[in-house]
Amino acid sequence: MARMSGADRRRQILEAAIGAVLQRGLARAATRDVTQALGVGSGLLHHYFRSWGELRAEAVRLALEREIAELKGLLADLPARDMPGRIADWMVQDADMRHWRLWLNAQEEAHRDDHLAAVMNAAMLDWHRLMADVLLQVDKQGDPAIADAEAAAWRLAALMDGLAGAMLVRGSVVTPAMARMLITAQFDLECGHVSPA
Amino acid sequence: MARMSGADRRRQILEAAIGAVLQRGLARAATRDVTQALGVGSGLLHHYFRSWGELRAEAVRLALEREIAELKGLLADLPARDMPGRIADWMVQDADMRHWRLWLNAQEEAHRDDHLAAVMNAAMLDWHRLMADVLLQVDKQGDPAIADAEAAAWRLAALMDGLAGAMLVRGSVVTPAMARMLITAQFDLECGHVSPA
DNA sequence: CCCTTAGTTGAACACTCGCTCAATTGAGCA
DNA sequence: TGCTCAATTGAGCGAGTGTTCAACTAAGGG
Repeated sequence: MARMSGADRRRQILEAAIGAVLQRGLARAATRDVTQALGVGSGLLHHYFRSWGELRAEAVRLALEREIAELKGLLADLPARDMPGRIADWMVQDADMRHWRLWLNAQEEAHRDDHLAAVMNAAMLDWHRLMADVLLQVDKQGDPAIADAEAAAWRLAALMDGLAGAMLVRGSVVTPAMARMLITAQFDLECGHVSPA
Repeated sequence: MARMSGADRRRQILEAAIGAVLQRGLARAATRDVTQALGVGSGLLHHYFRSWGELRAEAVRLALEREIAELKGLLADLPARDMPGRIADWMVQDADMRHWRLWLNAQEEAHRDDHLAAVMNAAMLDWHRLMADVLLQVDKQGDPAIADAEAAAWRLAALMDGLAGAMLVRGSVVTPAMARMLITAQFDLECGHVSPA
């Protein structure tokens, strides 16, 4: 393959690793998936990354940071009352759940892998913060009703994780439409608008 | 190893497989973990199970059925108003989260493995039914306030999954105590007792 | 033009994996 | 006692794993 600058090659390897991990799962993705996709010698990876575990973790970090940034972008300049619906839409947007497969996979793997644990803790905090900010903005619109936005954000984040996990199972009875409804209902519950006044 | 009846050996193998899967994770657990734990030849597994994938899935089914049965047992003969607390206690009872590690691991793996998908769909339905029944009993005590117990049960089940996933990550900021609080709060939300009257 | 430097190669190594199959063992019945 | 059949063995196969390292190659500055 054509020779590249170190920085460019590094980025390219990370992109390929994201693809491999997305397609085969963290446990099954292998160095060869990356080198073959790039048409590159097997030794090249170790010139840029100490080990496969480290590369894998960096790929996950990059992918998750992008996802959160993407959602943040979608919410910017949106009236607060539209945010819950937009978040729910975003969650169920693609049928094969690329976003969530990686998230859940990494979370599961993170208790056996220190690199991933660090990445996931950071991602969880970011995710929680985003939810808390949204809740505060939504709440400010109606009658402020949220006693503990931090707790509400944890519940919301956990709910979405759990629903994603359920949707992921082949042939699951939990459908995207159901998940969408359950999420927006949770926003209503948290904001005390059980039956809209 | 001493010779056993087919049925006994089968059970013994399943138990050992549960142990292996719990310790190493579904993706990394291997036939050799089982045969070595039992001090048994490598060919014996395939005399009782078509493949490692099938054995693995049956082990998961057995383990999950036991867990749900265990919780059901704990809730029997308990006043309805104590059930949410008991469920929350049960969820965070053991520090290493044996219950949930297997659950989340299997759920994650279930979209790449048909055997596991069938097992997990059944387990999810059982789990949802248990939550729905509890909600109905709790609700009957106070002022009936739950509009849609089925939906509420899905939210509760998903919330617990998501919290378990968050707790599992090494060094997570989500602690057992937090999870306990968040779950009981969700019960209150669902039953419309946001601020106890 | 050479020559340093950094990108790149791929055979080789020492594993681990699930699975097969001919051979062996032992329990229980006739 | 002999016989039958199920339980059990384990070496071996082909495929896959991450990682190493001596060798090679192409830029780019001098």
